[in-house]
Amino acid sequence: MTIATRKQREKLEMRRAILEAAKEIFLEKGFYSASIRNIAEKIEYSPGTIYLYFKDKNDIFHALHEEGFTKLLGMMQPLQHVANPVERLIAMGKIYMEFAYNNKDLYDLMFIMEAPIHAEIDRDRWEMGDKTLNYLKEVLYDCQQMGYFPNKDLDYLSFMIWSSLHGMCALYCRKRCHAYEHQQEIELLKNGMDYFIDILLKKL
Amino acid sequence: MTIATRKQREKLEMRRAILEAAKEIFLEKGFYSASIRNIAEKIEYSPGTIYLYFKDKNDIFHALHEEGFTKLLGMMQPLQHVANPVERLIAMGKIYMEFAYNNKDLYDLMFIMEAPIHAEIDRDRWEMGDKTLNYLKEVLYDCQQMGYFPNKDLDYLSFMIWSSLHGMCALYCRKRCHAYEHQQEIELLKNGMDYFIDILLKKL
DNA sequence: TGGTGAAATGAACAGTGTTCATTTATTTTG
DNA sequence: CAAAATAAATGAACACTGTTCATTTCACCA
Repeated sequence: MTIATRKQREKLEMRRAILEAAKEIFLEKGFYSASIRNIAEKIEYSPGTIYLYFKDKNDIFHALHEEGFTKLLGMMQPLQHVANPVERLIAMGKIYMEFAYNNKDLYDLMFIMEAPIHAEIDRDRWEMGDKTLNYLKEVLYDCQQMGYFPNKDLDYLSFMIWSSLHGMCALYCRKRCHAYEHQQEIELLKNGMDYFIDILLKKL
Repeated sequence: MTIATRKQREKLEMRRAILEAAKEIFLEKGFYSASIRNIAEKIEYSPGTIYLYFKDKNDIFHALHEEGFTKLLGMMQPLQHVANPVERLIAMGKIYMEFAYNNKDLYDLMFIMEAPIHAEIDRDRWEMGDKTLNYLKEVLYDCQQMGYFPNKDLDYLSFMIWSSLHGMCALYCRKRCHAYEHQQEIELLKNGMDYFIDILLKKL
């Protein structure tokens, strides 16, 4: 084991440590309220050090963004064993919402936070997002082979379906469910989901 | 015209001036990047002055929040002349989306921005939001009288419908439509909407 | 005109992201 | 092993943030 490889490993470990600390603090205080100094303090290094491993605050954000997609994709792995495409679609939706509910802030970071999606620059980084979206489109394609969603364009259809789930998750994440004073958030999500599946699968 | 009334009027004018300046700056730089000093500079007063008219930055946010709802409700006024509840529902959805598309940042402020919805404290302020939501529920109730959406709870149903529209608008506002590289945003919104209406109104 | 109360000020406080000259630690070389 | 070279970490400094408050300014009334 050469010195170079150890150094390389240590550099990666440091990156990891920063990311772990950043995740905790982002998810605790939100992107804007979390400070580099907070993160530095958590890993017991000086603020300047962080800039040796990340270009800036947004760069840390992006790294976590990608981690989120990896996690979501991971949760969707078991779907490949669901033979029926319609069942697969429903299961996919439930996993998506479950992910949002259990990883509120990670979801926020991935799909809501304004921070830094500088369109052109980041196009290459969107691999994971693309993968997820393509997976949805594939499932929908399979559904169409079974007679569901006839004559629907896959782009528009997937957008509409994704949006509907996202809408519920986003209203939840950003506390707009409080508009329903007497309903519990989780019940809104559960039943909203069921209602949506309901109308989506009504055959002509 | 007494002095007291003039003073009162001037106080209101000042409030207005701050709100106008704040709106421009919020919508230009976003809530977090806009600074009190920016706003103060725009109206040519010192930063401290603003705190004589608003409790804090969030308080300004809230005032604008309410303005947004007033505007949206205003746009929905013509709906009362649409007799058929289903048509009214569809028209309502289109107005909602149009509002989001043409007032992106105001929409963002009303439905997405994290800023400061401190549940308990603001419950009284949600009048406008409540009004809008209740209007949706009323329309849905009328639809049910015509046989649509049988056996559906109005809370869950309205949440699901609102979410679906909001999802599209939110993905648009926060630039997640870029995931569809080859589709124009407006086409995604238009067709996403049409598809949703389509599945929503399929009769059993 | 002088006094009073309201309005506006701007310095001060504790925080922010980021940079960079300096210091410290480690590795390589002589 | 000591010295030179390289790499890593530091923390002070800069220009900014929201917010407070003692001080000043000023329009009003007696």
